[in-house]
Amino acid sequence: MDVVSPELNSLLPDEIMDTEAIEDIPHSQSDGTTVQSEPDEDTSVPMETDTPVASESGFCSDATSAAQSLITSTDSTLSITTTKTTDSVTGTSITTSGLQKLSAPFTISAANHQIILNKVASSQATEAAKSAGSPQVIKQEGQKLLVTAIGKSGQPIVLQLPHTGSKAGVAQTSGDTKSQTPQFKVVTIGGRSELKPVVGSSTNQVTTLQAQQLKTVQIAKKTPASSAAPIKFIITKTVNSKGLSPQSSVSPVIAGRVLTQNSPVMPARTITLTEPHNTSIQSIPGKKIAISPLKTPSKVTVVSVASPTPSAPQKSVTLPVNVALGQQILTVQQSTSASPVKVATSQTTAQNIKPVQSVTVGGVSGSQFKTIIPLATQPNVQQIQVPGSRFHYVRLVTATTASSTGQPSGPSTSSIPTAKPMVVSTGAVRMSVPIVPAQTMKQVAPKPLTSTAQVVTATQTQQRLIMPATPLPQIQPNFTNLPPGTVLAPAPGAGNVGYAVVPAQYVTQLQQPPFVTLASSSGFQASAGIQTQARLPLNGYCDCFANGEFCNNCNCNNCFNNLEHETERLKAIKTCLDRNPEAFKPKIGKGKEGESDRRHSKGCNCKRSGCLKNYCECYEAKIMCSSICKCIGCKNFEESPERKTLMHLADAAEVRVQQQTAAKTKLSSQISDLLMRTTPVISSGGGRLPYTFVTKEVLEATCECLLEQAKRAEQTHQPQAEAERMILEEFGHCLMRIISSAGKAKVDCASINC
DNA sequence: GAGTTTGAAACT
DNA sequence: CAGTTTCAAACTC
Repeated sequence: MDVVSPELNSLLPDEIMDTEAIEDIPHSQSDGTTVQSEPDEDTSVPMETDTPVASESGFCSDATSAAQSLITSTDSTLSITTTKTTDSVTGTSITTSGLQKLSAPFTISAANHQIILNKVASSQATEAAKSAGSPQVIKQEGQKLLVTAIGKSGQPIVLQLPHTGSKAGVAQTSGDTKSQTPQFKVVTIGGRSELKPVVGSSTNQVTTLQAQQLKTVQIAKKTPASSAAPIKFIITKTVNSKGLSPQSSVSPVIAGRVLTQNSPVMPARTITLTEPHNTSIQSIPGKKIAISPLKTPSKVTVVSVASPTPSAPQKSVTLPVNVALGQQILTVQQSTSASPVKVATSQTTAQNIKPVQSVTVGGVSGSQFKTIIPLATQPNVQQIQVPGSRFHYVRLVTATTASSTGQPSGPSTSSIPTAKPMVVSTGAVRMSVPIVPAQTMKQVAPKPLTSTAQVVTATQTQQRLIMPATPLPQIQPNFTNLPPGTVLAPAPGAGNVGYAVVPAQYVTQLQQPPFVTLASSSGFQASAGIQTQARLPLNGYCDCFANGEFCNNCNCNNCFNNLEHETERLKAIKTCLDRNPEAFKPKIGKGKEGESDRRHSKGCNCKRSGCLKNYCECYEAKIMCSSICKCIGCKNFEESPERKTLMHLADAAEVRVQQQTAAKTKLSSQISDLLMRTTPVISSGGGRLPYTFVTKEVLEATCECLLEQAKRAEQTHQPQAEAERMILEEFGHCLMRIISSAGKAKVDCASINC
């Protein structure tokens, strides 16, 4: 069975912005429940990367709603440890972030394509969230969320879920949506076009998923069929592991749904697979399960499976979940529903409390997709970096209430003491801010901060400015010492304030107001008062905007493409993406699969230029027109003589320019060298005088002196020889004066005046 | 630098 | 989907 795609990451950089459809996973379900696919009608929301979360009983049933769809879990206990693995081949660092002890519910905003791993402590807040759009309130109990990254091409991703240990005597049916059964939620982020959960036996055989207590949420990017390599997400579960447990008995009952969406910016698809009937299988302590790399036979991954908790033989069973990212294995220990689930790789077993989780997807160049989810107690900030996209986001999430259920943050968790409480609107406050070009974000790693701030540091050198996530004009803490890329989480109980550090390129726009008020959810809704987008200079005509950048030092008039009008800007972006989901994607991308050459994503439509002028986007990009171009009279093809001639001329011109540049450089170098060699060696003992001392004034003065001497000789009727002698003598005097002046480091014409 | 040409994007 | 409009960059003089 082809369960692993060798290409995993090739499609990520340019396309990770999209959270597109995942394949519907055919599951044979005993209860007859078929996997449902949500209509692909969700409104695309710009600059957002969803992190969908499924629940056992809820999912985005109203995926068509353009409004906010909030999925709120009130009882879920989530804990995923940030893990980081490194691809041994490419060195790509893939960080699998986890959710840390999320005693808090989480909220998914379908409209803004944000997952708010946040606390919604009160039902009112939930209701408020519901009222905000088309919410989904999910009661989750004992739910486990696994956020994993699909970031490496050619590497299989295997989630191996052993049987969960259910409570003795607890019979669960497929319709029991409030099952206490622990469940896995697998959140994948990446351009997976396929998701194939399979059930793996203890003998490492991978079979079709029959019955799992598994929930899979995948933020998959539906890549163009032409270029998207099939990526298969494999979720395996050890079933009927005779060697592990004689009690293995599988009750393949799956009650699940698959929420699919194809829009790049749609809310995430949710695959919910529940297994009401749980077996009491436990893993043998220390048992190692080898996960076949399948298509990567050279890679053999052995996963250490955690042993069940001895103290909880039945009700608290430690269940291993092994996630293999190629050679990377993510081992997940699942406890009972009442216990937090901690997901950790074998490499990072003691990172169960991280102030910030990081989800890294992609990794072609090691600097691709990173999502920072600070979740220690108040997961208010998500930093997302989208590979290939020029957008990177710091997602500022404000909890509706300061939940008392929040666990104390980890040792590395800190807050901003100066963050004052602020007026918090009902519902989550979200904000996405492009923070850094994709090329500059190299790595995101949790980093302790010496100050009071919780920090996620991206290895950036750009200057940044901190912005409050919510209107907070009165707060101006001193963040000058914060490192770049800092994301500050609000202090528990100190108000719902999140801070994001933005790159220097946006700082200039913030200099007028030190802190820019970022729209809250309510404010964002209210900001819809912008009548028409046409009134805004935020349109496709502006290259800055089209490039996903703020305007800076351009000639815009009445420009709204700045942080001061972030709300309008976001709305404009949303409008553009609604109109064209590809609006902010690079026009020049890879060609079809197998084609190495670049090509225009849409093709040009030139009519008069013959595609041989810079009017043509293909020609401008120095690529030839392709079959998708709709140009008329195209001459921008391989054998075109006009093109060859033009290229020849262009090359010749370029050569000339290079030659001229080289000549100028050489001349400049020579002049500089000459100046260096003629640098005066001024010393009391003499030395070579610089000719620079013989200025024009000096020469003129000297000449005047000589002429004056000549006049004297003439007036006194001196013989010519005597006249010459007098002149030479005067010249000698002049030279002496020049030398004297040079010795004093003075160039004073007056000193040699006669 | 002003005016013209051009084609992409928006708009209808 | 096609035609029109708007716009800014490219180009020409």
